[in-house]
Amino acid sequence: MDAKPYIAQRPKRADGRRNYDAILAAARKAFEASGADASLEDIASQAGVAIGTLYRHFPTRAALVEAATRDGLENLVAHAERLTAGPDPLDALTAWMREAVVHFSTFRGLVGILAQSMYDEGTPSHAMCSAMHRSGADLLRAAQAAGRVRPDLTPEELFDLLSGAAWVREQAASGRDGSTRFLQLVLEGITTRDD
Amino acid sequence: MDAKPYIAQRPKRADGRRNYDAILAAARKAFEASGADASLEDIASQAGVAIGTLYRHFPTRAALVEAATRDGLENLVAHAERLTAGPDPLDALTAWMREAVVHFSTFRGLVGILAQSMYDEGTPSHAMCSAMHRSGADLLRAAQAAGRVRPDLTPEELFDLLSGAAWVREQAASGRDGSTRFLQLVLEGITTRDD
DNA sequence: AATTTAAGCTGAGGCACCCTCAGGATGTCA
DNA sequence: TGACATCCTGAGGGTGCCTCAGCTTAAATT
Repeated sequence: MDAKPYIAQRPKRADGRRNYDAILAAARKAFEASGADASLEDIASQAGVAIGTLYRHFPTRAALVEAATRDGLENLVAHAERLTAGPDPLDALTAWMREAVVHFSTFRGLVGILAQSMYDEGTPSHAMCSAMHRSGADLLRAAQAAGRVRPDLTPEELFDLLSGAAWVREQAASGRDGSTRFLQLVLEGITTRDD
Repeated sequence: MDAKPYIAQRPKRADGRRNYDAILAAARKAFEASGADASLEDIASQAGVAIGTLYRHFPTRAALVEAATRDGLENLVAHAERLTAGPDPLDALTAWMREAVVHFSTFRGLVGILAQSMYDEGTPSHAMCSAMHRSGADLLRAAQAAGRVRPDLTPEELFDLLSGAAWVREQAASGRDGSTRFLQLVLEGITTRDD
């Protein structure tokens, strides 16, 4: 019923903290290299730790992904707050979206996890996703209030567009990166037509 | 060097054909239910066949996916040709895109495979993807020639938008389907602004 | 410093899936 | 009715997931 998501926390004992950090570092490297489905046993051995230790700190793959991406996404939310203060709401929105796409495609498979977490509470990343949702919605509302973005666009739709762009970027990992242009097309598509 | 993609073909002996068909039917069902990463051993046993037999007919998962989706995509290409003859090139393009999104998201994981195959020869689905690329490019060119779609849009970009929409649809499998609206936004975004 | 104890660590082991291949079965053609 | 090419089988080795019983150790207590 309550389906509490497991959020990994830095353990109390010194050796525990050491291992926690080592695992996280190894995981970031492995995810970057092999995507979100990198071998957990590889990550453990890369961190110089037995597999059981990894599972002690991060009982599920999702928990590990969440921990590995938390910082980046926190920054994204923080940056949104800074942008809100800026002069041009459309510039703020587009800048934030560009940045979001980059973060969403940090490694292969991440967008899918985030998209899943967005509307599924009981997922480790849900909290962070909700925060991003709020940030994006605020920026969107501001741009709409300024009459710069079509008023019928909902935050959910904005995130679909964002995720789509991130997914395209993720696919194109090797070679051609269509995501910049993708986002440009989308942005030009949703801005109001008074140019 | 030549990296010939393996395209499964219906075998000569009667028992071979029987099994080939049974496997294909089981695969379609399994992919629909569990996505492109459904268990091949399950598919084999569902088809009443040993695992080695499955591998005989479809040496890789990609080959099986290709065979399982060939018909649908062939229809898509055929439909494009019929649409080309129609009166309104923009209607033709949008109708085709809508249909394409549906086919691309027949089951979870397919868009990714197709997006990969699009520019990677030596993949079983590459041939079919190229055919679709041509179809889409033709429809796009026609709509652009009629001045209905922004002239700087390339076929590659069109497919990125298409794939993005299909991916969103695939994600939303359970519950909310954002892809219709996604495609609408994209389409309104790329049409020329004379309304 | 010795004791206690809770936090942490280990890695074997069961399970699922992947893919191969040697040996056996059988459809087909003459 | 051979004879042969095609086809089928399923055990087996490899990888990865995840658990858990037993051991180790940091740190709090006396």
